[in-house]
Amino acid sequence: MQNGEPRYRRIQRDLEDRLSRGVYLVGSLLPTEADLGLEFKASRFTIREALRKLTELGYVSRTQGRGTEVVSSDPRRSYVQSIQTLEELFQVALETWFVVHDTKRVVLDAELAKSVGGKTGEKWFCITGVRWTEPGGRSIAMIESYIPSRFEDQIDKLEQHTGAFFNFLEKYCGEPIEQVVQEIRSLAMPLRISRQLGLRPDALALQLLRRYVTKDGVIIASFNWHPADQFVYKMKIDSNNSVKEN
Amino acid sequence: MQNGEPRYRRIQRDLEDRLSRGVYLVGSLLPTEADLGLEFKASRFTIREALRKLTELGYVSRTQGRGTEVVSSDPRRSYVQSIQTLEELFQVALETWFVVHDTKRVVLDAELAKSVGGKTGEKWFCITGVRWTEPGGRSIAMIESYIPSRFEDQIDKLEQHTGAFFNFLEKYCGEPIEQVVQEIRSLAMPLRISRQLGLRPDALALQLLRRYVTKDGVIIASFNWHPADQFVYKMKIDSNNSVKEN
DNA sequence: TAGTAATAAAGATATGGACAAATAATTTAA
DNA sequence: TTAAATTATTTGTCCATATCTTTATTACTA
Repeated sequence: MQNGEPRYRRIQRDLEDRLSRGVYLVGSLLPTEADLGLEFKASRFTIREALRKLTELGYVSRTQGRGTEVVSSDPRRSYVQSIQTLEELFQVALETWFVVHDTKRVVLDAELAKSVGGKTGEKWFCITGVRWTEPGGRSIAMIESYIPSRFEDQIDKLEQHTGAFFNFLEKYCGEPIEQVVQEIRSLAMPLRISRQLGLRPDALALQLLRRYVTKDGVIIASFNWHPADQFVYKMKIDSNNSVKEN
Repeated sequence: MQNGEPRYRRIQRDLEDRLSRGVYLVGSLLPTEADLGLEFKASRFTIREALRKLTELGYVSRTQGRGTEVVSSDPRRSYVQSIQTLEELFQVALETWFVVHDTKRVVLDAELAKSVGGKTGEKWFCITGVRWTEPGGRSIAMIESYIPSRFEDQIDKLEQHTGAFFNFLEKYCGEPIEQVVQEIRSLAMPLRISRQLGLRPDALALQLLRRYVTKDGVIIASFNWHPADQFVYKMKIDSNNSVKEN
């Protein structure tokens, strides 16, 4: 504090440096607060301030009783840096809007088939549009979504439809949202962002949140922000409607 | 901590309740940490935790030596909840993207003239498109922007142009950005969001950030997020390129 | 072997105190 | 009267310490 820079910030930047240099690898656990305190010769409180900042920035994820896990070595490239809890995750999903620009039939070529998880020659449906989240808007993307053609009749009605994407599914597909989403889920990523317009190459958008409810009240939410990084959450909802991660 | 709910969260919700009920009015200062500590019979640390959460949620803004100011009584309805500092403000502005959907000439009728600050019968130029901010994307809007027709030649080139809006101004208008923006500014809101598509009525988008530099290095930034709420910031930039509000 | 209970480890919450730094108000000096 | 210096207020940072809650592990039991 003598030179104007708080101690915790110095520690924070030291840790950021290590994270970007790969000293701490993604997926591994950081040293405990106590150990970091010994190393930096700072109190646990100060260490916590630094770790809190790293959490806010999206570098790490902290779990009581477990430790501090490295989530990203460069959170500025991640769209999910501010998504910390499942509540926020759902909030993002529920506030996702979709505006259709164009719809068309396509026959999958080899590359496309591989990309969307179908077979070459299959008839699919392609939706072009803009998707974003609001009011906390964390993501926007011009997207092409590919969907098996047997959904075409329903999805045709999506044209010019503005509103929550989930509401659409519930309204036009005529099935409980959970089942539809579950079925879509079994198709191995039928909705995939295959092209992005007007965004920088590193600006990967959020993918569809998929969720369903099992008999014992367990909700599984699958959430992608990059094809290589798929996260699956399990949780329960108790009587207070509060979510409990698992 | 006995019943599972931390003390600071209880205090946080108490304060949120007061804020939404109008006990603490927007613009006023909250009681000091010490006073709140006395009232809730909690340590300063606990109070600070509650206030920290309120800050994160966008209810209040804290300034060392001044106090805790009420920023919003319902930050969920605000687009600027996460914009706390001028650095963030500029960040938003500099990361604003604009995609043109259509351009056309218009002659102002009475209503439009009043809306954009021109005169009935004047020839203006209308741009329709999508504007958003990323990667921290806090806002998106389908907008109609009206600009005096003498800018038409330059703005014509904007069609299909994707990129930072400020970059466009600098690139195609052929004048230093500050002067252009200053001139535009003198036209009393030439760029105005007059229609929003696909957004809820309460989802007002960010307006253009306008700024210019005076001779003595003072930057003035004008920032709207609602026609009725215009905020003007004055600041200086010192040798360290750090911003100081005023 | 599988399930359960006890234990250890780690972060979460909380107290109380201290000093630093920034701001706002007051006083003093020109 | 104005400008500068001082003072009080308030938040920011930091420490040492303690208890609670969750998680992961180990030992125990059926």
